[in-house]
Amino acid sequence: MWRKVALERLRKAGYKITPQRLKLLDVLERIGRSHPSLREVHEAVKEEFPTISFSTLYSNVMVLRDLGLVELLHLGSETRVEVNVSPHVNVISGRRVRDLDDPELVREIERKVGGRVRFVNVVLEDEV
Amino acid sequence: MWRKVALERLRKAGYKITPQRLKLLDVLERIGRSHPSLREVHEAVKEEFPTISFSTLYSNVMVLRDLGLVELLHLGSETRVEVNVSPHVNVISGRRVRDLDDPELVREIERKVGGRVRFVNVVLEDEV
DNA sequence: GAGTAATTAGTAATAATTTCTAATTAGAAA
DNA sequence: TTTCTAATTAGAAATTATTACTAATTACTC
Ligand SMILES: [Mn+2]
Ligand SMILES: [Mn+2]
Ligand SMILES: [Zn+2]
Ligand SMILES: [Zn+2]
Repeated sequence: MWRKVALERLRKAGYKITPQRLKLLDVLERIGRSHPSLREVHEAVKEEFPTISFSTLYSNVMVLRDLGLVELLHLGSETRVEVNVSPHVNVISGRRVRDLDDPELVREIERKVGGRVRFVNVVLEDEV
Repeated sequence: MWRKVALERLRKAGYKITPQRLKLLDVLERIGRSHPSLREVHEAVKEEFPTISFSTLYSNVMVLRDLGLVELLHLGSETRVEVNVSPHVNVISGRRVRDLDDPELVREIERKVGGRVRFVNVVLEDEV
């Protein structure tokens, strides 16, 4: 679903559909929900398209961001790709990030903080 | 208050009380609540202690972190210092971060995500 | 006051991001 | 189908922030 929307939006915006871009969409459709780092995305794309450079991957992720198809999160020392662009809760424990889609919670937080929420990043204590 | 606790804990842990460390405590007592970046902390300390190196500042912030006196947040491309180490909500709009101390909200989130919360970083949409 | 381990500050190394550009190519036009 | 060209790619360089290293200095113990 995400991939289909992304492809359509790329076309509509006049971007060329290159093999590199198609693989990137495949990979994000598959592993995007894990909030992968840019380097993890690159590794995953390389498995199916071994010659793609980080440079190309990077610039294409920026294109997706400009089109509103992904957001970028900074976590630890790395940039993570967020494919779930609707306001939601990211539950972060160590390097793991999982989505909690809870519109009611988001609405309550918006009420309390007085602003439109983009993301709520809940950082958990490291497990003992 | 924070400064006093910090000084005491440094002493108890056997760290030497250097002028550089004292100025860092002063500065964090004063501007810590604004979640300053490491470079902002360095700039602020330099105003009162112009010869302090970033290196020294950095290593002293790491000492404070090891003692549980500060936490570090990654925001955009910079590392921010958090002096409020109790679980709370950081309301982030652009480069601004303000604290929302709302134990009830934190407890509700803990219940929903099933884990001990360290921080809740609420990222707001950029103002129009 | 002397001795010493911790600390400082300057520099180097690392790591991730971002920029740049010559060669290639997707897709429109002929 | 072939030609044309602006967009794209890939490699390398530049930038930026962090982290590591080390010789000289210093806070504290005795
Ligand atoms: Mn870090
Ligand atoms: Mn960034
Ligand atoms: Zn998410
Ligand atoms: Zn805070």
